[in-house]
Amino acid sequence: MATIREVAAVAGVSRSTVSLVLNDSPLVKAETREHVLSVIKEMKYVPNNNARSLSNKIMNSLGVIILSEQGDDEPDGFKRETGLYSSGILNGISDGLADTDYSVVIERYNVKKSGGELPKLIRTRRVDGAFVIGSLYDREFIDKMKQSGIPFCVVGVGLPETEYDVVWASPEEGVFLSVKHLMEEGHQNLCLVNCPETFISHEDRVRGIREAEKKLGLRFDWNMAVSTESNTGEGGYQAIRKIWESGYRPDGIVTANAHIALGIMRYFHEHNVRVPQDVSIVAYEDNALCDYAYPALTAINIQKKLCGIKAAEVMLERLECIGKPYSVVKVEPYLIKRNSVKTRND
Amino acid sequence: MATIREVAAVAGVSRSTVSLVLNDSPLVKAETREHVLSVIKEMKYVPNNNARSLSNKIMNSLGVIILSEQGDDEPDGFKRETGLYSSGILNGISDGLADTDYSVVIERYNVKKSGGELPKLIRTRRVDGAFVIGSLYDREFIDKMKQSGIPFCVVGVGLPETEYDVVWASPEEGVFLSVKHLMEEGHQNLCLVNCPETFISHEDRVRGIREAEKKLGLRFDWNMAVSTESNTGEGGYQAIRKIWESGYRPDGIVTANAHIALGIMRYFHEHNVRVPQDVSIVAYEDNALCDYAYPALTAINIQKKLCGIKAAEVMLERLECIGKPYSVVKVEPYLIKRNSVKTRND
DNA sequence: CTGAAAGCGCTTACAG
DNA sequence: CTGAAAGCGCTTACAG
Repeated sequence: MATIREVAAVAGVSRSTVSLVLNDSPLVKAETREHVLSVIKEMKYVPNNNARSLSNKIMNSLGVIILSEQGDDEPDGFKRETGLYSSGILNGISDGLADTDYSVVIERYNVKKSGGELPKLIRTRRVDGAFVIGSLYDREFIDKMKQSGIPFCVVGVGLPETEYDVVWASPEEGVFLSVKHLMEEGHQNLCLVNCPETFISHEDRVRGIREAEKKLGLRFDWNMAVSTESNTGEGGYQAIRKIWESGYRPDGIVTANAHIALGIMRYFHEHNVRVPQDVSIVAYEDNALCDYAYPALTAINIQKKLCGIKAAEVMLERLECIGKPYSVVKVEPYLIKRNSVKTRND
Repeated sequence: MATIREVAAVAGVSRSTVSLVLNDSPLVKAETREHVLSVIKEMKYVPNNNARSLSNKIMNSLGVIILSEQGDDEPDGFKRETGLYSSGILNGISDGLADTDYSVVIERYNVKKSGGELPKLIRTRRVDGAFVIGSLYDREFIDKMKQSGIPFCVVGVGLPETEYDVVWASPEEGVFLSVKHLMEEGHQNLCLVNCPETFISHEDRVRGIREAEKKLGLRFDWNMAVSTESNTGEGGYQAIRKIWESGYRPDGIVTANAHIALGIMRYFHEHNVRVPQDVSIVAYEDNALCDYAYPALTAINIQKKLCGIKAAEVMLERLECIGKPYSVVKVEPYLIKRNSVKTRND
């Protein structure tokens, strides 16, 4: 590998000059710059990032901390969670950073198992900033992250905060959109299968229903709001069983995610309830599961990739100006119609 | 941040000594080591990785190159591919490296769009080694990677080679296992819905059938082997349509992936063919889609996470001993029974 | 077993 | 606009 020294030698300038053109300094005459650049290209010179970082304290790396849960991807059947969630966001971040000099380094991190230690990425200060993906964090984690002094952006989930950057899609709006669609297609007797109460988004969804009551004139029977034990197919299956066995017969169901929706579908399959003829379903967090289900699930798409791209933008701005006020950018969810909602024409 | 200098000062030793204990050198007296270690802990000293790398040429980073395709995750419905593939492997790699000092940096890379340029990770020499995930590579890419001098390991797919390390699950074995299961459950009239012919695994699957002919006495009608246009639901749908419209009526179908299997299921749903009563299906690359399908798909699980873990091991060994012969480790696929295959008891 | 010294390849005031 | 020099925080022969 060529060094800056050699480049300087063949270009007939000092190392400083090469360094200045490398760093787009305005101090270099255009002519000189062009010349140096051509030599660099010719020699296929690429600066040593370690030397650079050592001297300027910029790592040129951004971390992605993927909050994971115990047994995240164990193959334990219908109950399992999947790694679907983070990949769209990760792709977005990666794409959003593709034209920069930042490399993206990932770390899976389990808040509960961490014993209070921050992710290695942060502790060893290998990154200039970090993205936090996933909802499995708590106050304490956030506090420690702040103490680290490394800027971070929470993406995909979370509540609007003012103590850090966040890019998210609001479950409240997702629920609202779901209800709106169901009502427009003539449904009146809705049911909400919410996530477990322990999740921060639980309340957010309840607000979505309230909004619909207010703005759309929804008449909602709160006995029709249930929470799952877990965000899984099994969770959805059991939740709808409770509803069904209690004798309730909603004509439209709003769910908290795709797995839950599929669990509900399974219950219906087994009990000869037809979707969408007898009951309609809207899923949340549209993904391949919705697409490939039968019937294909009408779903709220929360634009995960776009969330990632926006997060990259927010981070880049943050690094540009470390003291600027925190951003809260909302990414609008949209509804994608497939075949799990009975329409007025059906 | 404390530096090695300060640690040395409070420990009352020279910087070299601190460095030596940092690097587990046997040159340091046990007593001294303990003392230095305790000071390090107390001061919460963490070595500057850039300084370290600058001097010893070790990056302490491993790259994951995720081969992606144009429009990888565009939301264009039933035809789309998903990011499901790489995440299991990525998790495995990440876990396999969790107890080391390596950080893992990812880069999405499109061979076709690269214009012959290697991934930035490689060009800028930011990593000590790289994992290559995905089947979208060609001879030229491999050659260039080899020229870079950075060791790499192809994981998840590929053919046994001797010019680089590879960790993979053999589609041949997957097909063989599928056929074996179907035959054991009394199926005789099998159909293979293979991937597009352009994929390297296409031939491998054909070999799987041949093996079954030889070892299991399968009688296979080669008119019942079709290839999809793409590895998608749409691909599977169209492929089985061709078969069905030709009048063939297999009693068991072996597929090249889960999306294809689900496309086939959709065709059957629409044509009132019952799974598994009328025809059985075995999917490949078990994932959440199989689990949540209705009926849940019996599938070949290729242990992606394990592939990742093994790849991490292979890489660690490679870095330990750069000249050792290339490894080809096969990860055994296994069949997971769900409800898409009619059993003898049914 | 330990210390003094050179060197890794950059950046960045500072002089000119 | 350009060059000489110090410094970033480590590692690694080399002496001792």
